[in-house]
Amino acid sequence: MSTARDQILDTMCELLELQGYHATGLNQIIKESGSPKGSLYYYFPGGKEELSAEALSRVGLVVLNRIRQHLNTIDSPAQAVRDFIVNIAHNVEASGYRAGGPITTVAMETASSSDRLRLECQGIYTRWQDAFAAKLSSPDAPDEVAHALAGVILAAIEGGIILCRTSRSQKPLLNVADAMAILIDQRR
Amino acid sequence: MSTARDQILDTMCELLELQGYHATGLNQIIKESGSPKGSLYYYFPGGKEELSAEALSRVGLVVLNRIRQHLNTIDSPAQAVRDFIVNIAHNVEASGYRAGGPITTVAMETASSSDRLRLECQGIYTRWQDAFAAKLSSPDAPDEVAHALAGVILAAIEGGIILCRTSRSQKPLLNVADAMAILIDQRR
DNA sequence: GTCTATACACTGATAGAC
DNA sequence: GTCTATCAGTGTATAGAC
Repeated sequence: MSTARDQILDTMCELLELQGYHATGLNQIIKESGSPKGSLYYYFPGGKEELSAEALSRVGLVVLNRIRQHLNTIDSPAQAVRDFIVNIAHNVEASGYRAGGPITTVAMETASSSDRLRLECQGIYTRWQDAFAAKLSSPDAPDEVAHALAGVILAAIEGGIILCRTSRSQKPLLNVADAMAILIDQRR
Repeated sequence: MSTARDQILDTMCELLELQGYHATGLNQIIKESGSPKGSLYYYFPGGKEELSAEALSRVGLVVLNRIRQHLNTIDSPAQAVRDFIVNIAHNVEASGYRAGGPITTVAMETASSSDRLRLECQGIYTRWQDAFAAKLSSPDAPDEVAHALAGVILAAIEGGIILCRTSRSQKPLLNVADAMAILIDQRR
């Protein structure tokens, strides 16, 4: 199994989260991954765009599993979501406010310049939203309400990450965590 | 007064919103603004970073005034915020989902690479948040609660813009609008 | 103040030896 | 499959004529 390919992908995932799409050069990728440029184009003939799409897909799945796993550890939907967001806040802080929101930057950068990457991000966001929605449906809250609420939670998290990284503080996400818990308990 | 300087700034504001920081080249700026490169470095000796900082500052003030103005036209805080967010959704749609969130992309791109631009974005976000908070304080809601809630609203808007542009739909922001109205009415 | 020409590093991408 | 050398183009920034 090609570990070279995996290393390139892992490096790309990291750099996209840290710097975004346009700030990440292929030379940096091959340097940090230790793989030569020849291998990069051997494994990803589509170049930077194809490599980015696969990297996004990979990190999207990792996060999806993290969401599902975390939400399953706590029974109460409100407390589960709250705890999950608090956890993100801690991770963002732990990275020195350099990481967090692995697809956020790329989503904005490519929303109107690359349909391939935009659709990749859209698919990931949809799956994340569905994962939240699954935790929020109940006899009192029909699927449509749960899905809409899940979208609001996702938006607040993404925006909260932006504010945390910009202000170098956990507060925005912590406030989001509390607010979302309130919102979940009010749903019907 | 120098309209050349203004044209460069206006063009930069637009391009930063559409494409972000790293995707916007100085050559494109001078081409679209009609000003030569000599003028650019005459007015902005600090180069791209200084030009971007001033552009962000300008667009930040424009939006700040828009927030204040809009919130003043409706008495009920919940309805005012709701209406404001619905308005953003319409504007994002009207741009073909190419614009919206004039500092969002740059904030993420430069959060860990340029302290100058990061601090510029931080200041803008703080002022926007304060503007929302001013509308939300009341005898029942102390300033601290209002300020925290304003931060959540700001985060949900920023994230909602990302989801709208990525999915090419107004729905995420419309759901955010409804949710924020509920949240405001529940505050204490 | 305005503009052109250009310096020099770096970009994504390719060719071809091994 | 792996690697190097290199392409053509673009990036930011500067020098200097006018």
